[in-house]
This record gives sequence, C-alpha cells and structure tokens, in this order.
Amino acid sequence: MSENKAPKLDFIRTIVATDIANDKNDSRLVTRFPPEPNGYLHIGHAKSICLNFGLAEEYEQGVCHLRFDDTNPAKEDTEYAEAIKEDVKWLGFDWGDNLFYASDYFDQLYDYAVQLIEMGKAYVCSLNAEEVREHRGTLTEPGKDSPYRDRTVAENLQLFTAMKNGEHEEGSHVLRAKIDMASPNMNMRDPAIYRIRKLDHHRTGDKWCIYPMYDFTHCLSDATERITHSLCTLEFADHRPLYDWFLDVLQTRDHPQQIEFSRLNLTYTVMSKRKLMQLVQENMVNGWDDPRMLTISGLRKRGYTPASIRDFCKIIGISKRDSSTDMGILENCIRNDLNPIAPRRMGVLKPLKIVITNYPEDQEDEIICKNHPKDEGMGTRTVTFGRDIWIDRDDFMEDPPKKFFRLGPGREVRLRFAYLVTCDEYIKDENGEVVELRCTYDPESRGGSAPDGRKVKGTIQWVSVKHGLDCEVRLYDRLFKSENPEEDKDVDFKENLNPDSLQVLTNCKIEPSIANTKVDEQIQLERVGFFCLEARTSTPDSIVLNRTVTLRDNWAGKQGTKTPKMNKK
RNA sequence: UGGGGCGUAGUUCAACGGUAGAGCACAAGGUUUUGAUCCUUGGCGUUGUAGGUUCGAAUCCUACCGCCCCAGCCA
Repeated sequence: MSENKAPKLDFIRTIVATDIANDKNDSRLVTRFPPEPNGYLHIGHAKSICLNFGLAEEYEQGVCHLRFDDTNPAKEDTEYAEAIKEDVKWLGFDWGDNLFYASDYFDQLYDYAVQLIEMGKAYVCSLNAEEVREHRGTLTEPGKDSPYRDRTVAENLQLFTAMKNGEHEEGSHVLRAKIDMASPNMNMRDPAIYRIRKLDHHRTGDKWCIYPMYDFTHCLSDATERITHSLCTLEFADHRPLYDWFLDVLQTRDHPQQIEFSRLNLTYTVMSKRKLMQLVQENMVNGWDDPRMLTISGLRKRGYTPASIRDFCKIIGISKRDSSTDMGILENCIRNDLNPIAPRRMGVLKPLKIVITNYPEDQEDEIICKNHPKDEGMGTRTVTFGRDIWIDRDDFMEDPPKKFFRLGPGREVRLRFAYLVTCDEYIKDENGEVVELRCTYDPESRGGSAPDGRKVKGTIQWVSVKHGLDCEVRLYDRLFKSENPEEDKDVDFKENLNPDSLQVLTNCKIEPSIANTKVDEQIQLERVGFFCLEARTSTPDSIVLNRTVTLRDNWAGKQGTKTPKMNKK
C-alpha cells in the first residue's frame, strides 16, 4: 500500500481541493454516481464509482449520492437497479441515505419545463423525428428554425399540457429548448427536453406519458441534490454549455460544476454496455456475470476482490487522455491482493500417476504443510502421502531441456513438503502417450531436504491417489484474442472472440482440505494460480473451482512455448 | 472543411517557467522446498512537429500535424 507516499492529486482532485480551500460551495463536497439502470455495471463504471465515492471519502464533509438516471422507460428496469446497488455495495461504498432516482423529480422537472415555456425559452415542436433531423443542419452547416418555434406561450402551455395528458401520439410533438439553431455546438440547436412515450415506467408506473431527456434531467437533478462536482466522461464535454444553460436560465440555487475525464478502456475486451448486452443475448457468454465478462458481477464470480478493483482504479489514475489500459495491470492487482492472504493448497489440473516403487504398499505418511510460505500465522495442515501419487502432466517431459527443473527420465525432483523422488521409467499406452511414471523415493528426505545436502532445484505439487478428491476446474482466459477487438470497423467485434476463453477441466485432483473452502474464500493452488469456488455449481461432494488468475510465470515467457497467458506480452 | 477534447518512457499517470519522474511492463542479479512472492540494480524519452518569447520552455505564444467525441424524440 502506498498510503504514505506523497499523494499526487489528479486534475479533478486538484480542482476539488482548490474549491474547498477557497470555501466554494460553503466547503461542501457532494458528488454522485449516476448510472442508468439499463444494464450491469462493469469495470469502467468502477472507475467512476471509485472516483465519486472515493473523493467523498477523502474529505470529512464529503458525500456521494447514488442516483439512477431513469428517464427512459423503454430501456430501464428494476432488475438492473437492484443489481447496481448490490455491485456498488460489494465494491465497498456506502451511499447512506442518499439513494435517489431522477424519476423522483418528474413533478419538479415538469414544473421547470413549464417555467421555461413561460419564459419563452421552450416550445412545443410538431415536426416529426425525420423533419427535426433535417432542420438540425450538419456539423458544418447551421440548422433551420422549426416552423413551430414562434408559437405563443399560451399555445405552448396548452400543447404541453395536452402532451402530458396523453392527448397526443408518440412522436407527434416534442418540447424543445429555444436556444440557437445556428450554434456550432449541435447540442445547443434547440435540443428536445421532453418526448412522448406511452410506456410504463419501472417506478412511476403509468403516471407519465411524457419523459424528460437526459440533458434537462441531469443538470437539474444535480442542482436539486446540491451536487458540487458533477463528474462525467469526455463525450459529455459538448453538453456542458447546455448543462449550464438550463441552470442559468432557471436560476437554480446551486450550479454544480461539470468536469469530464476519460473513460476506461482495457485491452482484450469491450466495454460498451450495448456490446456486453449483445454477448449475453447471443449466448457468447453465460450471462452478465460470466467470469470472463469485465462486469462487476463477472469479476466477483471470477474471484476478484473489491480491494483489488479499488486498487486498480487507484493505479490507473484520472486524466483526459484517450487511453487503453493493459489487462495485465488488473491481473497484477488481484495477485497483489491475494498473494499475502490466500492459503496455499495443492492440486493437479492434468493428473499423471506416479508409483513410488520402493514405498511400501500400505504405508502412509502424514505430511505437515505450511498454509503460507511467509506467514506462519496462517498455520499448517496435514496431507497424506502414499505410494500412488498424482502429479501434473506438464511436470514431466520425456526429453526435457537442461533447464527444465522438473521430472524427466533419471531426474530427481522434490514433492512439495514430502520427499525427493527420482523417475526411473515411464509407461506409455498404445497411442504413445505417457500414462504412468515409476519412481523411487529417498526415505531419508522426509520433509523435502536430503540428508547429504544435495541440491534439488525443482519442487512440484502432488496429490495422493487414495486421498485426493476429484474436482472440476474452469480456466478462464481473455475473452478476445485481439488487443483491440473494435479496432477494425469493418469486422464485427465478435469475430475476435477467443474460442479458448473458457476451458473446463473435469478430471482434476485436489487435496481433501479444499472441500472446506468457503464461498468468497480464495485459495492458491501452489504453482498453478488463485482459485475460488464456483458458487452456483460447487457442492462439498462435487467441487468446482474457478481460476481467478494464474501465477506470474517468467519461465513461460522465456521459453515462448507455453500457452499464452493473459499477462504475456 | 463547424465545434469540443487530447498529444510527456512500451503503457497508465506526474511534473504547471528552473537539470523530465513514479507504478506497471521489460532486463540483469540475489533469496526461496511455489520457475510464485520478496529484495537489489538497470536502461528506456530530440515532452506530436516547426517557429517564437525568455538567462532558462513539457510548461507561455503562433502555425501546422495526428488521434478521439458531437448531426437520438439514448444516457
């Protein structure tokens, strides 16, 4: 933890610190996280959550609201809102009493709209959607005024009321702000502020058939909640003049400051809700919480901890540059978090049987194993050793290179915490595949060190054939095979899906103590990676493990021969 | 070709007029009964380009170049 290091403030924190020092907003600090409940939260939202809630935590007077931006009944649902609350909580943040919905403000927003009309700053436009588009002009040409732009206040009021009362069809009218059709900023060309939608809203039911637009709703919700700093992503920078316009014209008591920062991009994945939704709906993944998804719920299922995600958000920082963060950084964060706290266990993913020929048939050994190599406080456990042992297939090579520190014909290796064994022969089946090793052990090497002091470089994990448990292990890899799946506009991003992103191993062997692992508890399988229980599928009788992340493997990189890992570059 | 935003090591970010730094990545050592962890050490940049102001510029000015965003009755 770098808590004590000189805190380098990002540009937003610098602004906030300055504002507080200058007693702006009476030194209040109120931020908000404003998700639309139309999908699940992902790691990009985590960045925003950590910024908004994190900032509030950094100041004694700081407060962060959770506000649902639920102004579009066609897309939103309570299911999403509930999932979002759970995710924010899980990340470790607390909105206290400050849970709001933009829909809570519908009455007030309606009044504001009426005020705008009365001021002559808004009008009901009866152009259809296509006509509106034609009147809007282009990036380089100014728009044309709507023929309805000069309706009288009385007429506008009457029409708007009729809209509210459901007397008009969807699409027949829209309430627009009267600003400037020639503005170089498209957002200022008389933007729509209310549209007719004869749809039930997940919270207000059938009370409304007109719904306010984002630009109108957001700034006024912020002002109503007395938000001081309204943080959003870069694409809203062009909306800021409009944000300010509404608040200025309506002379709200408070005028929050909108500040934009760049959104998070990660290599080997996609971040847009629309695309994530597509993966879910087309069954390319198993739901929003598929461990390969970079959703909060997916990461949770994968075994990521809230602390690791918060650490990640801290490390990547805040700026206004378009950037793409290496997936390896995220992985590094979870390794760092888990390494000191995850108890070590032994497991074999691809079992290969070895028979220790000079070990008595019915003999057993109770081997004491440390739960953590550096933390004595984590205690020990006992694992039973016997004549028949599983080791990992990858830990044997028929014709190993010199620097292969594991098993090969005539080579000696240490079975972790147990004995030194030497491979005398290997047995192949009719397909030429190695199916069993015959080894001899050094009875004097109990615990793993030789009495004569000879050095044995390699140590491998093992599981007793008699005592080990069967287990299913799910290995996850990056969801996409290309660093930027969206790079080529002519290629559907789904073409870049990694076909091997999920590998299910059903014949794994694990030491019995793993049966006691609890949901939400991470373990490290030594030399393999960090794992957690597959909460939905795993039972004490039929264990299923999810691999959170591999251990770092410098050797694989040097060899260039092993299967690529997510962190390989 | 209108408007807005952004260009600093491989990457993510600092430095806000005074010899360009950090994390991650990378490389080389050491420790190690996990090829993990941990500890040392190392290099990495014509600060997008070209001018200008200044004793001094990543920082200020000018021009140019490149990338991103905006023409939903989405957020």
